[in-house]
Amino acid sequence: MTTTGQLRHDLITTLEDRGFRLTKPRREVTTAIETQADAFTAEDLCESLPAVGRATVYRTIKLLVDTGALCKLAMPDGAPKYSLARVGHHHHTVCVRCGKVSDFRDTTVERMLRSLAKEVDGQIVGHLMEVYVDCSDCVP
Amino acid sequence: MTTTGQLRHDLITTLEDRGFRLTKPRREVTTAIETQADAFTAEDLCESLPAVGRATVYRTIKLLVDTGALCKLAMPDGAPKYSLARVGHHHHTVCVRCGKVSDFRDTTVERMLRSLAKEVDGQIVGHLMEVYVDCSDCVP
DNA sequence: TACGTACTGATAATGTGTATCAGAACACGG
DNA sequence: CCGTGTTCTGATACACATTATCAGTACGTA
Repeated sequence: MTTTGQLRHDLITTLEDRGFRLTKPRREVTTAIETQADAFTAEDLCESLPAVGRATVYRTIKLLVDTGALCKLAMPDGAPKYSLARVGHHHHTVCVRCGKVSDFRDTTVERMLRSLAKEVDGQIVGHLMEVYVDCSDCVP
Repeated sequence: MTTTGQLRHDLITTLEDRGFRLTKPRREVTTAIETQADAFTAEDLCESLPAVGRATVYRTIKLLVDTGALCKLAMPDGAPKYSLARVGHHHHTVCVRCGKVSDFRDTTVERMLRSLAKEVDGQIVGHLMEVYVDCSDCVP
């Protein structure tokens, strides 16, 4: 009954649910994030929110990453980007030219990790995976 | 006709083949890398080579990464580590406690990427993948 | 051996993020 | 309301890894 668009309204509520206060700076940061067309860097946010202190922007981003509402994306080089986590666990393709991020949820990844679990030494406790692309807008 | 052990002697030759000079600092850096038991950080190298300037250590590492002789490993947090690239393309498991790195070469990864190539927008130009573990030494 | 270029290392600068801390905003009980 | 303790904020300083700068050095070649 809800669209993905609706889910985007939940950032500030997510913080409230975790017992954090709903302050004006946090509202501004979450709103700014929700209106981002695509993945963004922490510094992008700081620039679009001159009224909010840099430290607060970074702190709020960290809170949201910790709650799982935001994904931190490792870029081939440069600063990490962040994007809204629409689904529980997923991976991303990142265009190395324009930075556009798309989600994908490939069961093959999970299958691979399960088969890997049998052959590696120790317990798998996490993974990082980014797929870099030239998107069709950049390289038609 | 060559063993993996032999391959380790090729770092400085790799640089020579690319037209770089065989200088004393570069020899020292490559030798230090070759004697590393496991993955190391740039700062590790600097400490073990007090006679070589920090900038030169970083520059040499970058050269070796660019030639493909070294792999750059993204860590869950903290500085990236580097390890010798023994095989062409491979992935790593990294113990999040002791930092031990193991290689694996799982065809499932390649299969996954191939199937992914059909569904994503644009051309896949690269990927980053790290698997984090508690190794059996750290969590028996 | 001389010469031009590549390289080095000390240092400064950059970029990304975190620690500090005094003051402001908030929630809550009286 | 008002006080009170806690959380939060923002300015700033700091931390850390890495890169830029640049004068001086070493290299390899003619």
